[in-house]
Amino acid sequence: MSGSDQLSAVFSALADPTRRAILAELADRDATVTELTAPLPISMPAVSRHLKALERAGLISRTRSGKLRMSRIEAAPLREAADWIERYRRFWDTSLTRLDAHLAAVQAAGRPTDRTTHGPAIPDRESPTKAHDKEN
Amino acid sequence: MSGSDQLSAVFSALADPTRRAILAELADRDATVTELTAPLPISMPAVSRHLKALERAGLISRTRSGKLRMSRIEAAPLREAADWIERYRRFWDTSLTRLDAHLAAVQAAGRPTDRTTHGPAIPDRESPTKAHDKEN
DNA sequence: ACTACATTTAACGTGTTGGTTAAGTGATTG
DNA sequence: CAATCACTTAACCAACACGTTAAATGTAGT
Repeated sequence: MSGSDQLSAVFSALADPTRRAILAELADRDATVTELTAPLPISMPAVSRHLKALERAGLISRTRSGKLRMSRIEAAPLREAADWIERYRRFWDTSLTRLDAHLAAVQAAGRPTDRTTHGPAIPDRESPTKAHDKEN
Repeated sequence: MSGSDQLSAVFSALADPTRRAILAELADRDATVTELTAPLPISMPAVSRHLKALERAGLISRTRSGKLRMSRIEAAPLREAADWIERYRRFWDTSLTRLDAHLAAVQAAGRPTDRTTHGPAIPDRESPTKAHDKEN
């Protein structure tokens, strides 16, 4: 999971097809570890650790009811991930406002070596310097 | 990058803060490897390999002009990632249509052991069995 | 208390990731 | 054509991801 921040954890969680399958399952209904394991080609300990990764990313919550452990999908981090990607919408969405298209054109035309002539960037720059710090 | 499919490659690429920083940079303007390396706390070979990962995910394209190599952001895979996440919008967006809200409620209420009573799920299930196959 | 069930933790192997420095490649410049 | 510039590739390393099986944990039932 190279990055340790929230967004990195979320994208990292979504990067695994097994975890996406688990999320798809949980989109239908809450489920136990055993139920989630059934359709998958891997062992229960493996599923258990995928759930741990999803939980670490905040994508699921879990409650113990008796000897069962229910997993439930959680919304917030998905929205953050969607919001992040959304900032790049202008790169694929052809139905842009005229202003947005103009801004995109201006930004693309800027001289590479002179940043001062640019307006504020739309996607916020992250600080990888800090993001790379270990915080486990 | 545990998964080898397109979506896994994209999410995996987005999971690294350095790569997200690079994409943010390229959202402003196309740039050379040297330009991209400048603000980052890592060596140029490291950046070069991040670019390779981004290229593998289809998130950037690269052209050689003279001895310079320009990287350009590419839209398509970002849309696919956005589309995938979008299927879960009902979990965070409170401004749903009444029908969508009803469907969500019905799905959440379904008995865990009896799938046949459920309507079609909104998020498509992926096949992790196949997705885990190596195809390099 | 003993047994069974659901799940996690431990121990282990293997492949991948992300960084480094040093060497290689290819285009431009003197 | 030699030097320089802009990169990439190679070799290496430490950390982590993802799978396994076996053992430990915790709850429920008899």
